[in-house]
Amino acid sequence: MKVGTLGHAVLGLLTAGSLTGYDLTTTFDRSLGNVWSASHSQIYPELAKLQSAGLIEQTGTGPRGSKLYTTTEAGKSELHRWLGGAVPHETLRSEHMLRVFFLWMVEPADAVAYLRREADRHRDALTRYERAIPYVPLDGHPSERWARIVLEAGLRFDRSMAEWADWAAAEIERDES
Amino acid sequence: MKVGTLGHAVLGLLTAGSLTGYDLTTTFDRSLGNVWSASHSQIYPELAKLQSAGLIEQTGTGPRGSKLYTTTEAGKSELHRWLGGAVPHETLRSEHMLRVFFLWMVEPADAVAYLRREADRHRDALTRYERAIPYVPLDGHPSERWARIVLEAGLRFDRSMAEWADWAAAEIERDES
DNA sequence: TGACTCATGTAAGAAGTTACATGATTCT
DNA sequence: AGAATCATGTAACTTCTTACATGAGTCA
Repeated sequence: MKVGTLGHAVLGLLTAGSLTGYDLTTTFDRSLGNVWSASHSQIYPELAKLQSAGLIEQTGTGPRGSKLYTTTEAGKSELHRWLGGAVPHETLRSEHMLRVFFLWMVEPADAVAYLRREADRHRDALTRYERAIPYVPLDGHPSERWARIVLEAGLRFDRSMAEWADWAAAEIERDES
Repeated sequence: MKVGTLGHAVLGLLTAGSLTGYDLTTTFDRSLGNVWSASHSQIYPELAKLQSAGLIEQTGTGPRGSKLYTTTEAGKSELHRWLGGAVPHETLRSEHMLRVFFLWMVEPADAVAYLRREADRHRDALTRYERAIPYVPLDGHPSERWARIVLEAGLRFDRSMAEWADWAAAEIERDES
């Protein structure tokens, strides 16, 4: 059976502790959503698939008939195989950048306005990350430390993109004046 | 008819000049591939779809029966509608970051090795971008200037991710010693 | 009691990847 | 002549999004 990225994400989360499909959904919406997301309509079928492949098992029942799942030994071994495997090169895929590529077709003033909005958006994200930092200390549990390292990547990403958008807007404005 | 991101990418490229499906494929493989890519098996059906919707038209024939397409007025108007429209928030989606999120499960030495490889990979990408810069001057044609602005985003992205990976590796190593 | 959150599913369709398939031209 | 590149398509499958559908528990 072939396990995809979503499958590995689920295996990883269920290895740290038993969770329901609903718990997974909210995790993908919040913290983990910054790097990988999935909706409940993807998660429930994935849980069924992983269970029938013997990589996870139902280990209990929660509040209102909710089902708690945990990674099996086979699941952990699959997870570690993935964690140790080769990383295919990841190509950035951004609709925003695609639009920027075509911005020479619009009025320079509109292009600049677009870039300024982009900068603002990245600064907003930056603020959210900064507010989250106190809750994810670098010197806490290993899982927390790594969550913080991922958060730091998001933070640096948004900071550098905000700077880029400001630089680009200034570059276009300089040229128009 | 609903036009997706691929459709807008095609409309944009065909607005700058007539191209064949093959030309589009190579463009998505090279320059534009840094922000948006598509394989020929996606492109040919998309061309058929855009043509039957009247957004592009075949305006000539190339070397060996290849077909040259150009954006129609309706296509240009759809393109401009997209360029001026609202930008839905873009959530970063990275299998690498997902793996980092779970790196507390592997030996610290392996985790550090992973991060160092990541840093190298980003530095390689950085070198490629830097080599491309002379061919895309900031003071050239508008379309070139914007291509350079997009290139600059890629460059800053890879630079900041290389720095991040080095920082994270050092952070883990510091803690282990 | 009515709204909201918790909780789990299915269905239809769009988007993307990989593999299959074919033929013309150019270069060595 | 054979290999590489140019050139265009189709088929099968996986992944992801949006919408449909339902029911239990909680709180004002």
